[in-house]
Amino acid sequence: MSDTQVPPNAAPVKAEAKADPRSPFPNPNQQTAKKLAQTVERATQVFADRGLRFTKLRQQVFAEIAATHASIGAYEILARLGEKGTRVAPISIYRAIDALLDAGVIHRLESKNAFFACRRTDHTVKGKRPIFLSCEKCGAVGEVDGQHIFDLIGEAAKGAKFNPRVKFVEVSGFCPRCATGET
Amino acid sequence: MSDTQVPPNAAPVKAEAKADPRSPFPNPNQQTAKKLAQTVERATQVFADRGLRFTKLRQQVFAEIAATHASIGAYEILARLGEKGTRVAPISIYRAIDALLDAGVIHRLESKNAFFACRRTDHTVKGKRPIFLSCEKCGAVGEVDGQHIFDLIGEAAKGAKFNPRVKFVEVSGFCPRCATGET
DNA sequence: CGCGCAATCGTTATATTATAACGCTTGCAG
DNA sequence: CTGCAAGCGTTATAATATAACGATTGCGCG
Repeated sequence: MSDTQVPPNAAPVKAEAKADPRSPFPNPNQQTAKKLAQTVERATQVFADRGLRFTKLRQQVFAEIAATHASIGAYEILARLGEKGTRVAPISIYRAIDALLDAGVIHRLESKNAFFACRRTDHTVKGKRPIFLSCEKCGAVGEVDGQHIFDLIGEAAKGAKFNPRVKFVEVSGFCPRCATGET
Repeated sequence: MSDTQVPPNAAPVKAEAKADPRSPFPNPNQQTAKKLAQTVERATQVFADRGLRFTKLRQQVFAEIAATHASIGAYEILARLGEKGTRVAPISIYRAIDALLDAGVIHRLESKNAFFACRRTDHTVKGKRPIFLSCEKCGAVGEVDGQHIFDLIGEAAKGAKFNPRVKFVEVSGFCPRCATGET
């Protein structure tokens, strides 16, 4: 599921395929090194700002998650770190993940039991989350603002006299680059 | 902190606690036998209407799920059936669950890896689902209509050029009977 | 009826995801 | 420089889910 197959540009490539930096679906195969460094840097800031410890293990785990736009499971992180010589137990991965989730620099995709790096700077507020769009073909996860939708969900819940605490909205489908699901 | 004190169950209860039949949160401890029979009957109809086979095992699994308003895990179903003398392998439970999900008579709660009986008659359409409200205290799951919310989610996705296929909306919090989270 | 096919289920084994328990190490506030 | 909480290692196990393959069963159709 990880070998993201970029279709040979058979069709004349339009603007949409040019990895609009504002799109929630940038090309996963572009300038990984530099952008990754930036992303790690931002995470470092978040930890610093909140007086949390961005330990070596947490950095390593975060780097693996942020290295792809796709969601990634805990045991895949474990395996990739292993290949690089960092052999740890599953529990250590999960502990790092918990810290990263608390810090808000990664999110959990409930429908896949997997994790992905948060690439936005706003909505890091706890209890409020953006909508997640997960591609069934390439695995990429994008985030779009869903504040008004979450508000409506809150109202719907209260209409049932339900007191909401945590809400999530996830959409599974096909990202722009994987088009309509045709292969 | 407000001490919104929930009276012990012996206290004189008001209208809200009287299990309004229209509420998505009926009292889980009421007239289980009769209502359960009705629910099973409705499931039987769904299977019949769709030309699917409501086998003995599927009936048993469905009955266990429908026996509570809370969500229930596959292995808990396994255990409860076991206590009643029906010893099967996990895979059999999962196969029955898959059939029940396909028929739309149960739903899967992604955030808990658990299942619950659908008690509504509308929204059984595939690809469209109601909003799930899951109580953190008693485990009860209620469903409320979310058609307009799902529509908005679809629009938000399309705004990101994302082609949605399946949408998940789940809310975790406290049901009316468990009030504000105070114990 | 009974043949044949597809669906269901049994059986065994294993994969995948996640946490418990306990003790050692380390960073750092005082 | 010491005491404590956070972090992490280690071992073990729990909880959730699926693969593979053969036996059985329901049932449409000749």
